[in-house]
Amino acid sequence: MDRSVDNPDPDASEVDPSETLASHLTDRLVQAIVSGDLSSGEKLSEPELANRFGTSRGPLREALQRLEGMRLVERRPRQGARVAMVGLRELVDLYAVREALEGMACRLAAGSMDADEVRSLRRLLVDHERRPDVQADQGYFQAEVLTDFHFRVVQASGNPELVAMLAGQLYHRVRLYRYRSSQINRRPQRALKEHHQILDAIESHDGELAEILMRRHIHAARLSIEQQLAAEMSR
Amino acid sequence: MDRSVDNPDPDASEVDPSETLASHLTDRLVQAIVSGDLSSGEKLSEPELANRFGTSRGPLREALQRLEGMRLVERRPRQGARVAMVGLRELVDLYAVREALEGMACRLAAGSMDADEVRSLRRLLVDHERRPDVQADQGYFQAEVLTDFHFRVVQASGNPELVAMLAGQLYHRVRLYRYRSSQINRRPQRALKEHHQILDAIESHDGELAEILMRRHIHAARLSIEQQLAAEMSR
DNA sequence: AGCAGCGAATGTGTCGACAATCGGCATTGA
DNA sequence: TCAATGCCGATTGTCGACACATTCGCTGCT
Repeated sequence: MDRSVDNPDPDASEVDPSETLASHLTDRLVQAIVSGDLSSGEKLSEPELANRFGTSRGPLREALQRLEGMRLVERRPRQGARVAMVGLRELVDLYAVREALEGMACRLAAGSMDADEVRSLRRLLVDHERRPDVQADQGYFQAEVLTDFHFRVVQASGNPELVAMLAGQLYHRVRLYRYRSSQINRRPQRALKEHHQILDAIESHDGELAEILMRRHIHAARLSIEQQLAAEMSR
Repeated sequence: MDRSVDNPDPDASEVDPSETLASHLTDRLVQAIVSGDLSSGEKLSEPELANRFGTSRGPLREALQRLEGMRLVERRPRQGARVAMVGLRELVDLYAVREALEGMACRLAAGSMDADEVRSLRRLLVDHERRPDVQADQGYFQAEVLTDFHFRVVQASGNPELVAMLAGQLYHRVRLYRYRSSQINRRPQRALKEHHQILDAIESHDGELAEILMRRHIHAARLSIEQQLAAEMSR
């Protein structure tokens, strides 16, 4: 079915001994899941995955445990693990949480980012503008571009607990939603403009405005998803 | 040192076969950590813990993995696991996140709780009032009482992602802070009164007010912690 | 006396094996 | 023909063992 991870560890020869096998496996599983190699809801057989990645079941189980912690897979006792399913409904809930959390992050970032950091972020946005997919206003990787900016802002909040919550859990789960083709990222150029506005507010240390803009930014995306969900429901 | 979990599984005779050994271990470890049997920053030796709980290292490692997911322990490759340390600084950050998240939860709950649920919650508050420790305005278990109410509100939000984020991560971590004796819960009666006010707003489906009250409620606690932190810093 | 280097012991990461359990299939009975 | 039951293979949960890394304690040197 998929050739990328078929034969026993073709590239595992270059494993970093400083990191443990289980953590390496975790990364590869995350990659496989968000890229769709392991499709949503698919049952994950431990023996199969184990020799697909060329390890024993021990580290694999640890990796699965971590994925469960990220809520990328769901395990049920004596029934094995399945890739978590994130549909439109879950995505709406996720975006509602994002709205609250990233709004807060944005306010904090406005209070603590210095000129250098702002400049660096501005450069990032300019880079994004130049991307061909964005120029065509039909971004395929726009989801990554989006979270790229958002992630930086979140990090700049200076609240490690907040960062852990978003980067360690929520973002992973958002990435699980696979059918991005539609409404959500239909307007990368508009999103990019909003990013600039947000950064403007941050630059002028206007936390209140920055939060409002960020919330509105995410809220718009959420509304778009909700419409899509409503359309799907009535169908 | 501690007698509670010394001899090899005295009470493990009544293990529920429907749940796995690892998950049972997880619960017991959480209990041991938040109760202080395993003190903050303490190194967790796998072999020692394994036969202390009467299992092998396999399930224990899985339990540790889960605890790491909850951010109750920190593991470093080839160096073992330590109980996570949550000091005043982390607690402040945690409360900042709580403010955003529970404020949101409260607004949602106001929109979706029906009369029965409100009644049930009201009963809970009345029960709380009757507790001797609360009556003495010197609540020892006030932290539990507090999260009790908060947890119910969060659940009533109807947003499973939000619930998972708070109940699955943040609350566990908040419970890690051990030195609660001071400012934070010095005024259980006041907190209780605020709970009633919040519930009033929820009852009248005033989401906006409910959110404001909840945020203020948590914000007050956070300020209290911050003062304590400032005092500690200058000391 | 303090510190560097070395060896032992403990501990972590990983593996293979075994038992209990679950899902699917065929058989049997109505 | 359909439903219930028993059986079989496959998978999960758990265990013990081994190799390497890390750490601690000791010895000897400066």
